Amino acid sequence: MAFYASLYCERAPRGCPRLPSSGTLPRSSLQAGLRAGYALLSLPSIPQICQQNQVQYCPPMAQNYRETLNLPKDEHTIPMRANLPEQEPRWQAFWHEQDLYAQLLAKPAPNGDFILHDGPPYSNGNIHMGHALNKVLKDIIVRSYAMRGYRTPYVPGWDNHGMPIENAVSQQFLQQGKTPSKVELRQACRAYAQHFVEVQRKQFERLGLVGDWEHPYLTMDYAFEAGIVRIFGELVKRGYIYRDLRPVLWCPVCQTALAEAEVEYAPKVSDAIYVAFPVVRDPKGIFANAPNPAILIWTTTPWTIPANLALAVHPELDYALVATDGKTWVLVRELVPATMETLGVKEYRVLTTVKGSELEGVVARHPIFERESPVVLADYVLAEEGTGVVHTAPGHGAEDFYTGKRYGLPILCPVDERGVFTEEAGEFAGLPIAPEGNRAVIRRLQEVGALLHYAPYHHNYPHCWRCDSPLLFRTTVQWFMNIDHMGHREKALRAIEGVRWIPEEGENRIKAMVANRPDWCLSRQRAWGVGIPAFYCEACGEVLLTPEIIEAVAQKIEQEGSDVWFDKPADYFLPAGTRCAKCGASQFRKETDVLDVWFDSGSTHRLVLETRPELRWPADLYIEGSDQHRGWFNASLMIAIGTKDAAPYRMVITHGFVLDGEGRKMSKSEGNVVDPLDVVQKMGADVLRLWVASTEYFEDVRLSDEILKYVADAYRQIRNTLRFIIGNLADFNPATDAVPYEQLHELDRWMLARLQEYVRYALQAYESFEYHRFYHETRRFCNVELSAFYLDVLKDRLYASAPDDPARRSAQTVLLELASVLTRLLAPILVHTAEEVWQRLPLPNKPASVHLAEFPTAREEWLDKSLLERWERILEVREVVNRAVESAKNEKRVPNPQSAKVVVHAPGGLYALLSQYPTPPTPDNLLARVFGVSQAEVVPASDEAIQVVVEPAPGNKCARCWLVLPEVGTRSDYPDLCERCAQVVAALA
RNA sequence: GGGCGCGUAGCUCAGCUGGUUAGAGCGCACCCCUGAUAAGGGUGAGGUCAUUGGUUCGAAUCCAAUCGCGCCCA
Repeated sequence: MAFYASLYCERAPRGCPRLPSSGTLPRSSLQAGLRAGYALLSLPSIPQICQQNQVQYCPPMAQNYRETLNLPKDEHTIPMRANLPEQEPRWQAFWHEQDLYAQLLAKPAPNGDFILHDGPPYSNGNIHMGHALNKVLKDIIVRSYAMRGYRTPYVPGWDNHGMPIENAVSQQFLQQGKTPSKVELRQACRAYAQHFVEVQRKQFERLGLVGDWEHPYLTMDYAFEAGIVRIFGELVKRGYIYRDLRPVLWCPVCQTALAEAEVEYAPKVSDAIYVAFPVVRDPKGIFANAPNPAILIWTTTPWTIPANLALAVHPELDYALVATDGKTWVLVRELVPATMETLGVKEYRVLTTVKGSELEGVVARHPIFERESPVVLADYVLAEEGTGVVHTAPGHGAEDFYTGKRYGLPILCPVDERGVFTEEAGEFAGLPIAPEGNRAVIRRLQEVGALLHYAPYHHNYPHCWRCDSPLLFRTTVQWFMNIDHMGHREKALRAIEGVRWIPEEGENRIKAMVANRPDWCLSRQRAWGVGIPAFYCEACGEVLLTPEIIEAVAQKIEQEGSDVWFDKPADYFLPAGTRCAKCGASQFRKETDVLDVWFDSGSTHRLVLETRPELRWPADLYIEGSDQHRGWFNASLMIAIGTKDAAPYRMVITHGFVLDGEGRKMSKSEGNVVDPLDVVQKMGADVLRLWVASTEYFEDVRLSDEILKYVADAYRQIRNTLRFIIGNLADFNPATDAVPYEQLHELDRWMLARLQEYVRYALQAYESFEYHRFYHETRRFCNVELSAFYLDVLKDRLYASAPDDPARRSAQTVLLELASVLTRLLAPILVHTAEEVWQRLPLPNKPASVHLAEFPTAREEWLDKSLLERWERILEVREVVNRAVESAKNEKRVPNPQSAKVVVHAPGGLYALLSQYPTPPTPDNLLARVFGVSQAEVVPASDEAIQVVVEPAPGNKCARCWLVLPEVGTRSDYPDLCERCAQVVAALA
C-alpha cells in the first residue's frame, strides 16, 4: 500500500502548473498503467509513462510541503473498513466487562421509569428475521429512552411450553424407537427448550441487544409455572372458569385439539358427494302432490354422514321441488340447473318452490341408519355450492354444533381421538374416517340408493400446522374462560380505549377481535405444559376445583416444577381428608389436560412485571408483530382484565412482517429467505440494525440482498463522514483549543445552526418511533450538508492553516460538536460503531460508553435564523456556480474547479448580500472556498438574472495549498507558495 | 369467502386537513479530483403517484370498483 501511495506522490501532476491541455495524459490510461504495473510488479517509471504518452514530465516537487499540512490522521481515526463481523464481538465484550446494563440502570433517570415488556419468542430453532426486526426495534427504543433520561430495565423472556417443542421431541423419541412416559417426555422438552434459550440468547446478544440477558424470564421456570397455576386460581375464584362440550378442530395424528393459531389452510382433494335424504314426515303437506320426495345435500366429508342429525336450510332462500323420473328432489332453486347437470339429469321439471322457512318441521330419514333427520333453519346456509341444504352433524362442526344446540339435538360424535369410528358409528366402527371410512360410507350410500353423485373436489381445508394432517371437528369436554363473565368483554373494550395504539388502526383491530372472540378454550390435550389443577371424583366424576387446592398445587410446583403434577398421584396434592362435595368419596384423579400456551404468555405481565423489583405493572409499552392483536396482546388483556380489571400496557406498537424484495412472504421453498445470522456474519449487526432503522416498520417491511447492499452503502457513507471528522481532530484539545461561540467563523456558526435543526428533527423522529425519518435525515445531513459542502469547504482551513490558527480551531470546535452529536444520536441504532467513534472523541468528562451518555438537545441560542436565511441564498448561488463550472469543464475552458475563477453577476438584493464578503485573490476569499474554485468575484448584474462567468484563474498554483493565485511566485523565499502558505511554512521552519 | 391494512422514480422514504412543471437521499450515466483514496466532489437522466371510473374549477391526496401484496379470520 505504501508503494502505491508513493507512486502518487512521484507523479505529482498537480505540481506542474499549467500543464498544456493538448498534452494532458489521459487519466484513465495513467491509472490503468499504475494498476497494471502494481499488479505485475514490473512497473514502468512515471517519466517513461509520460514519455510514452507524449506528456511533459514534471519532476516531483510537492511532497516536501505535504508534510507541512494538517492532513487527517489515519492512525487517529476509525478505519475506513469497519470489519464489523470481527469487531462487534469485541465491543460486546467491552460492554460485558463493565456491566453496561447495570450501569444503564444506575445512571440518573430524571424522567423516571420506562418499562418495555418483552414479548417472549418461542424457544425452538434459530432466530429469524422477524425476531431480529422485533428485538432490534425494542433495543432502539430501550436505548433511546435511556439516552432521553429514563430508567429502562429490559428483561427478555422466552415462551417454553407448547406443542411445537413437544412434537419435535416426540419425533426424536420416535426415531430412537422409544416410547417415553409423560414425565420423560416433559423432561426432554424442558432440555430442548433450555437448549434453544441458550442458542437464541447468544444470537440475540450478537445483534447487540442490551438487557438482563443473564436473568431472562422463562415460562418454564418453576416459579413461573406456579404463578400460572395461581393466576388460573384467581380466575377460578372470580368465577371465570367453566367446563363445557365444544367442537374443536382436532388432529387425529397429534391426538389433540388445536388452537386457531395452530391451524393452516392448505389445498386438499376431498370426496364430494350428493346424497338424497327421503322425506318421512310432511306436517304442512308441502309434498302432497310430489312423489317420493327427498332432500338433497352435498358434502365434502362423507365420513360425517353417520353423525348426521339434521338438514339445514336458509329461511329466506327459495327451494325448488324438482320432479324427475318418478322422484321429487328438494334443493335451492338457484342451483337446480347446475345440480341437474352435475347429476346428469336431462329431463326434469320444477313443480313448485317454497321458502326455506316453510320447510322447517319437515323430517327426513337418515339414508343409512334408522333415524330421523329434521329440517332446521340456519342463516349461514349459502346458495353458492352444492344444493343449498347443509348436512348437519353437531358433533363435527362449529356451526352445526350451535345449530344443534338451538334445536336441542344431541351431540353425536362417533369418532375417537385417533380419528377412528366408535361403536356409535354402528357398522363403521373401527374404521379410520379417512380414507377407509369415507369409502365405506360412500359404498353404503350407493347400496341403499342414496348416493346421487360422487366426484373428487379441490378446496382449501384446515390442516395441522405441525404434522400437516387434515383436521376434523370433534366435540369434547374442554375448560373455558368465560369472556362475558362480570362484564369482562365490556371492561376489556373500555380498557383498549385507554391504551395508545401505534399505528392507530391497531385499536380497531384489537377491538374487533375482543368484541367477537368466543370464550377462551384453555385446555390442550398435551404433555408439555402446565397441568390444569383440577381433580375429578373417582366415584361420581364430580369436579374438584377450589382456590385453596389450586394454591396447594402451586406450592408443590414452585418447589418441584410442574412435572410433579404428572409424576405424583392426586392425594399428594390434596389435603388429607378431602372428600367429594357431591358423593363424599375420597378417591380422586387429576385432570390430564394442560393449559393453552397463550395462557402462559398471557400471564407474563403479572409474573414478570409484578415480581421483578426493577419492573412495575402495567408496562409502558408492548411492541410486537401485528399478528399479536389476536395473540399476545389479546391473551395478556384477557388475563389482566380478569385478574386486575385493567390493561397490562399503556401503549402498544405493532410492526409489520418481513417480506422479500418483491413484497412476498419469505419462505424456504421460495428461496427468498434472508437469514439474520448470515447478515450479521457477513456485514455486521450494525448494518442489519441500520436496515431496521431505515424501514417504515408500522407496515410490512422488505428485505433482500439488494436492499442490504444499499443499507451497507449508507453505513459506509455515515462511517466515512465520522472518520473524516475524527481524523481532523487529532491535534484538538477542547480544553485549550475550543473557540467560544461568539468567535467562531461565520460558516461554522452556520453549521451549528443547521446542526440544531437536525437535532430537533432527530429527537422528534425518536420520540414518535419513526426511526426511518431519522435515518433519512441523517443520511442526507451527512452526505449533502457535511460531506458535499461543509467538510469540503473546510479542507483549506483545516489542512493549510497553521495548526493553532483560530480559523482552524474554530472549524475543529464545530467538528467535535458534530461528531459528539451525531455519535450520540446514532448510538441506539449503530451501537457498535457509535462506541468505536465515541472512544476516539476528545471529549472532556465523557461517560465510559456512549450508551451511558444523554442525547443532545437542540440549543436554541445556536439556532441563528438570519444566518440560516443568508446562507440558504448563498447556497443557491453555489448551485448556479456549480452548473457554470460544469459547463466550462465540459467545454474544456477549464480542466477543473480548482483552476477556475468565477465572476458572479448578481442582481440587486443578492449583490447586496454577496458583496458583504470580501473577495481578495487569496485563501481568505470565503465565497471562493464555498464555491470550490480558486478565485471568485461578485459584480452587480445588469439585469435581474444571476449570471456566472467562469475563466481560468490568473496566477500560479500554490505548491502547498493548490489554490491558483496571482500572489504565487511573488515571494523570493518561497517562490512556489502563496502568501498564507509561505507564512505557515516559515513559522514551522 | 370475510375483517384490517398497504401499493409515489431501480431502492428506501417525504408529500399536513385536495391547489403552481410530484420531492429527497442513495443507486445509475457522464465528468472532475487523487492531501477523506477499496474514499471525495460536480452535472444529469429516471415517476401515466397500482388500474379504472367518479366527486370537484382542480386529486398522488376524497369516494367506488378492480388488480397485486401482507396480517388476521373462515
